[in-house]
Amino acid sequence: MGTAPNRLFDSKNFPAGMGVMVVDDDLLCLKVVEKMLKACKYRVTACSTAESALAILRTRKDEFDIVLSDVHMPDVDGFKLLEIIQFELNLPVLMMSANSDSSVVLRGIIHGAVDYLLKPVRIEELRNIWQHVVRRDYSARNSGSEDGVNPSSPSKRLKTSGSDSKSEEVERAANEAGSSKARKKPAGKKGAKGSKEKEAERKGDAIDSSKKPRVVWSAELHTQFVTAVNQLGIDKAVPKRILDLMGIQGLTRENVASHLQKYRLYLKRLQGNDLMRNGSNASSSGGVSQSRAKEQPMTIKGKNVNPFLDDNIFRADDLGLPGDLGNIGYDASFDPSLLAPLDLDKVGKSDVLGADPSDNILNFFFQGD
DNA sequence: CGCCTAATAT
DNA sequence: AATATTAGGC
Repeated sequence: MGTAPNRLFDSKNFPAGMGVMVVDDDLLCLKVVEKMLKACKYRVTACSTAESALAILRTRKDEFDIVLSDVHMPDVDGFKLLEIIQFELNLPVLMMSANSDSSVVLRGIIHGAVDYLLKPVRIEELRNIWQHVVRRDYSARNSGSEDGVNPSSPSKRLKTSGSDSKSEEVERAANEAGSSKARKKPAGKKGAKGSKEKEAERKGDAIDSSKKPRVVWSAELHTQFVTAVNQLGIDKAVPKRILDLMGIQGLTRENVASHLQKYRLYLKRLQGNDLMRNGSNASSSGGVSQSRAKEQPMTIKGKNVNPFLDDNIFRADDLGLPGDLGNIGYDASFDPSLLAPLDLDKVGKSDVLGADPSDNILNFFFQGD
């Protein structure tokens, strides 16, 4: 913590000077993107291999705020790099690729990329990447834990119901007693007890009504969940192991199981969309039924669309992915205007702040319908 | 048993 | 709709 972990908000003209690492084995492409990024006033470091990028990042992590990486690269490819960065450094990673195969796009985002840009990347998209940094930093503050390097902070507590807390920090009655047994009526429930639970409630006083608060899967909690799942591999991800990896106190295996069930359902739904080409993740033979997938059109927020035609930018929330996997900037409670914008004379104000926040302000987790 | 998953309940 | 709880199956 000694070294300015978040130099982000110190800078008076923030987006300008933001540290960006670009990785692409295609030198031409690398150069082009680098130039565009510099035109956006970012502080850019370009690498042609994941290895070199990693070496630099590991050494000077504090100097970077975000990483842009191509997907297809020899040796260590973008996904691997993403994985390493995600677990080792805590930087947002944005993927780039000319491959519009949705399975690849989804894979990138599911694995934790904050966004996915299709090549050729346009400068308009790069002008907005700072939003990922802002959002991550902002939400990190609100949720306390984590200041970067330590992937395992012991101070994880389950925040149950009650507050979404924007900037609120009050509240928090002591919930959850250290050890609550008296629940669970599993085996041997033979004796038909009279069950006078109703009896106990009235004027007396707190009848120990342990209203176990429901777990609320905040974006942050969900992120930890996904991280754990990915770490284990989707095939080996089971409640117990996920729970262990998450290390959230108060969270139960049942909680995780429930969420996992929903998560799987959601993943299955995703696969129902575009052809699931790519043999990368052959589902295991063993466990879950792997029945067919219905052929349905790609649908975003209820409407059938072809995302490849509209715009070559993919947003996680447009794809109906879990919130924290990719909401772009524009947290309603955060006012970007507080930050000095780029050199607007050069880049154009509308491009910086006017990138229709309306369509990415939504925050949907598992959108069904 | 413990744990997993699908189904069902809240 | 999101979570919790139950019911069976290894």
